[in-house]
Amino acid sequence: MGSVTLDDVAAHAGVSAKTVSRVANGERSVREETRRRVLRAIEQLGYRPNLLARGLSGSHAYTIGLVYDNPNAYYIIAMQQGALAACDDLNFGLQIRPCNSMASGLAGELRDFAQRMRLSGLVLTTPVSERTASLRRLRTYRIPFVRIISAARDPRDEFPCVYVNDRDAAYAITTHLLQLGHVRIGFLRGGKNHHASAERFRGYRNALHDYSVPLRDELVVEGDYIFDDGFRGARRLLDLAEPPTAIFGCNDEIAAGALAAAQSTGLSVPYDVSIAGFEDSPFSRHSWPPLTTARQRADVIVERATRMLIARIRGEQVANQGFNPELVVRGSTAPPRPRSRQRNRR
Amino acid sequence: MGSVTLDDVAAHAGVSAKTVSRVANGERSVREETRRRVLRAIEQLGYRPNLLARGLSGSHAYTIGLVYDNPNAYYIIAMQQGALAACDDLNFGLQIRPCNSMASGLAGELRDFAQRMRLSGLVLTTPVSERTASLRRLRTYRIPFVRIISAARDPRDEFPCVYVNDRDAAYAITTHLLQLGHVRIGFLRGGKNHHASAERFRGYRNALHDYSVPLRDELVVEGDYIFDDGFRGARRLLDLAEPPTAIFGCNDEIAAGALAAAQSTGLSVPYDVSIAGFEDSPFSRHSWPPLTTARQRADVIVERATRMLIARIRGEQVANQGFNPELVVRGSTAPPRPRSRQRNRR
DNA sequence: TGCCTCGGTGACAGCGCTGTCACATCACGT
DNA sequence: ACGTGATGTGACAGCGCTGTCACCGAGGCA
Repeated sequence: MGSVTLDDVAAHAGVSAKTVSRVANGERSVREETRRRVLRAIEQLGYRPNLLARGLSGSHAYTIGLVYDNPNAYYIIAMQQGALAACDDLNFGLQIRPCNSMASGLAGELRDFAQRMRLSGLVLTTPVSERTASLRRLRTYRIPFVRIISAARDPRDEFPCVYVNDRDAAYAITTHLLQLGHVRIGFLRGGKNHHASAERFRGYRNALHDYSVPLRDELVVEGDYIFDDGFRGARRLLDLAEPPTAIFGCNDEIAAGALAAAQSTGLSVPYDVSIAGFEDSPFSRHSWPPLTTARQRADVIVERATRMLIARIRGEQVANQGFNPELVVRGSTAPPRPRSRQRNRR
Repeated sequence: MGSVTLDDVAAHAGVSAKTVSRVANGERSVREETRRRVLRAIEQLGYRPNLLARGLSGSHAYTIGLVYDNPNAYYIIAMQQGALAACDDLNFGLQIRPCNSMASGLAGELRDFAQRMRLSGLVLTTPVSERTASLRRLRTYRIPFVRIISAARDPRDEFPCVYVNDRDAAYAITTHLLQLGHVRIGFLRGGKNHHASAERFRGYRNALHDYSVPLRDELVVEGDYIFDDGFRGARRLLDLAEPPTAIFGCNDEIAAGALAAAQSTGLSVPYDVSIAGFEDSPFSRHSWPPLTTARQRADVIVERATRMLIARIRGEQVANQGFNPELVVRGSTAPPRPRSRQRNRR
């Protein structure tokens, strides 16, 4: 195999394998001089611990699992980056796991995933993190996890979590549109299973209410977190007898769909209609005009969750932490065009 | 731990642990009746093999590594999906590994990655797959790998590979533009370290040559595979005294940047300028107008490479396989506007 | 001086599998 | 009747680590 083992290092340094193990794992109960000798031997031989052996032998594998169920590539990559950053830093491995959050055997599937690799714990992202019944089961299997959820404040509930305040961020976006003078504001909802989607809608509704603007059912369209639903939903809104002057898409992909829909109808954004998204994904930065949105750092959020998880695995107590997405105003929103000057569609 | 082991199953079925192992691994040297008895026991106890133990004990871990160095999220996700599909199907695990392909210690880093987990092999994607010196080193470590590269035909070289014919696909796109009547065709190059970028340029050049259109240096702009370089590069082209009537971006993200640049200048696509990309990523489908591009199924390509790798690990002989991206004509390309009617910029 | 504590170290037994080899059994041909 | 080879099965020794416990010597205290 050619690969160097603990025993090789032990022989080279003139100590026992166990002592090398102690040094490799940074335990402090080793005399300074011994430690140096071992470190030199490790260096000279180019020793790398075999992670399988460590995992098999120890109580856990120093590896965590990242679980997601999401169609959004940017989101996934950002989450993976965040998890990797934390894992690399803390010397843990990472296993990724796409799954179907609506599957009935979810808890069992996650248990298998964790037990087969002796995973140290799981980071559960939305919407998997919202299947509380499954999570309760998971906990009985004694598998540590941290979940990322959408909540306006610390839920202080039974599960440790990182929470993202989608509601207030959606409130901020809606307020931004109201202050520009928009009154008819369309809302394109995202994934029904996503609690975040409901929270964003709540923010939209609250803002309308606080500005005494009636909520009109015809301006709210259901859909999924995908471009095509944004396109179709926006077309439907723009075809109304009295179309909205602004459209708020539940995420950037939906908003990009709405943008394309407006442009395909010959409308100019933001002059004829304003469009806002949510996420600050490349979709919003790389469209023309770039989209007003709410910046949500999925990488930072997941990194935080990963660090929390590892801290818990190490037996430390950690408090839940919240994140507030931040309003980012770009070129896709502007005051509504005065009614009289509204230009005809091509 | 609560998790069921081989011995538990063996006791329950009244056979030896080794026999259970044989059944679990689908070896055929087990009597049909014994197999059934063992399978029933596995079922009843809910046995799942521990992958760490299997990997530690066996000659390899039935897990492959996917190595990439790419800024393009869609591309990465597509590749991961392809690799996962093959791994799930063939009962292998998957480890992902972003890395810096230009790092000097690349071979050593990959060896560590593989040896620490006893990985069965690696799938190397561009541009990591192009660092042939490192690959030669990797081979001396006896780590199996399959690489994905850009080549117009089977290289039949020292390393097994899946090859993608970028050159002919770029030729097809350029020809498409030429046949529409374009003569001044801008080309936005991508990543200098990417062989694919050079191949695409070659296809562009060959097409111009075959149509007796001179290659003009001022119409070729260097850049990276990112939106911003597409934007800047296109701005530069459009600001020329004699701007191109069509722009070919080396991938969809670059093309999306070019599209935004055109729109930001007040030009209408495709009426004032045609734009084409490469990849068929969501960027091309979800812009307005949608981009003419070359469909390249990264998921299918990586799945194929993964299957090849696993076949080789199993000792089978496998031939290299090639893929031809396919021209997809969408709304972003059209005949050039007659010179006289060219409309002024806003 | 004797007793106890404690930091530092090593011996040893697994973790849950697979590779290897030996052995039992059976059908077949002589 | 016997050997021969194919077939099915089990015993056993690891894979390379870590958890546990035992041990040794130095220092503190009575």
